[in-house]
Amino acid sequence: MPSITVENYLKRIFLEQQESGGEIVSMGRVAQAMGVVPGTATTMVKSIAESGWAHYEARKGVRLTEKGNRMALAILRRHRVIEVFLVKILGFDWTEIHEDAERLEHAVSDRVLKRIDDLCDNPNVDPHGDPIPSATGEFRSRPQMTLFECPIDQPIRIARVLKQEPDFLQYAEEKGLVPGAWIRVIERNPIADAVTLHLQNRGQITLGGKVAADITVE
Amino acid sequence: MPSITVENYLKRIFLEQQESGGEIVSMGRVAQAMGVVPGTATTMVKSIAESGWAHYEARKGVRLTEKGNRMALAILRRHRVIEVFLVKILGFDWTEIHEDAERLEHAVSDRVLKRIDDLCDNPNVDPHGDPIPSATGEFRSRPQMTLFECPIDQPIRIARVLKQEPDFLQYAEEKGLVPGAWIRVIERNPIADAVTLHLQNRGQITLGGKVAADITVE
DNA sequence: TGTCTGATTTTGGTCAATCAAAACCCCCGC
DNA sequence: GCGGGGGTTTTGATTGACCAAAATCAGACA
Repeated sequence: MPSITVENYLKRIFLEQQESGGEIVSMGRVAQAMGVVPGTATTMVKSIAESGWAHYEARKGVRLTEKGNRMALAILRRHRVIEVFLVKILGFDWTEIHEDAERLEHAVSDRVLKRIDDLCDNPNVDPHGDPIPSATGEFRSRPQMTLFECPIDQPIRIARVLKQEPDFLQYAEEKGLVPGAWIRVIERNPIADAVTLHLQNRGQITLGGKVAADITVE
Repeated sequence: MPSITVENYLKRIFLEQQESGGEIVSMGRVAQAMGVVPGTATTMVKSIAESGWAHYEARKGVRLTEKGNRMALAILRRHRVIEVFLVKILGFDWTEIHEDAERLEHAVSDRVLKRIDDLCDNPNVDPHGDPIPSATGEFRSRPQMTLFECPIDQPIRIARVLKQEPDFLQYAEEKGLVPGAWIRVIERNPIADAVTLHLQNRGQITLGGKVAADITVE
């Protein structure tokens, strides 16, 4: 029922909401996430609210309704199942699938998704390590920390790589910085805005704060 | 990069052109095929022509350019490869895949199509028996025969009705003897100058030679 | 408490795709 | 050769998605 554009707004708003622990999401943030000018975000969100997908509070922000949440989860599910399909069945590298999943998620019907899901053995995480909402809309996200918050000098496992830029993912892949990999944070230097970590038999690397904040571990 | 809408126009125009043996396609026909009002077809076709996909002659019709042809073939290829995928890999019935293919064809990138094509063993016909254009744009439209020359007792599809007499067309329409309809030739009797055919759940009829020679099938 | 600044909303405009209905043109039959 | 009629084009309007820039508001800070 929602247009492709609205689907993207719903997904984005949902993810931003998650990111900020359920807080109301500002228009600036929506605009940023959608890559549009703030005025556009305002008008779109207002119309989305009018269709019952979200609550909109002027000069505060937006928060999905129950209905909007369900819809967003369905879209997220499509996206992530497709990502698994692209990697597991079509043999793509997990670093290069985002774009395609982004387009396909708006074109697969429920029946097709069901078959693809079965074909992939009903996965519950995508190739980035992100959890896949169930068909009935359940969505558990285990407590995760960024590389900034996690304990130092302890073996921990990479849960998710939030960054989507292909060249960063490429780099991450090269370094073995992938979901599931075991690492150890050696040093964290807030002044230098740097986090140094040790990767299993791959030596160690130092990341800037911007990147470190986009990698979560569990 | 054509929009989804333009892609559909290109595909439709291409198919209509095929159907009528390369003739110029009237606006009425485009409108009909696209399910829009004639005025819409006119404006869209004009803009398509302006982008170099087609030649448009006012009050005559439209014909694809070389570039438009290539584009149309690429779209047709996507559509048909996806149809094979839906049947062969996902296990759908060939009668229920059109809708989904119609939506997916605008969302698969070249790289994804390539992998899907390989996964399906590079088919060259789709589940309806329609030929799939090659990746390089070659397209062997299936040879057409009259009802006099075609194989007997095999499902074949009506390609063109050459006869133009209104009362015959009326009759043909009534009987479901229209382009695209699936039939089976039951018997051919040269002495009696008659061809008997079976129409999908419309029973069977017998035509004289003069008429039979003016209907082509593939 | 008043002001300033940055985020947000409004306003006015564009582009793509569509429809309804009026205007138009061309060919066919008389 | 003239007039109709049917297909085609135009015109005017709408809807969705967007931008630029002006207007507005709210919270911070003095």
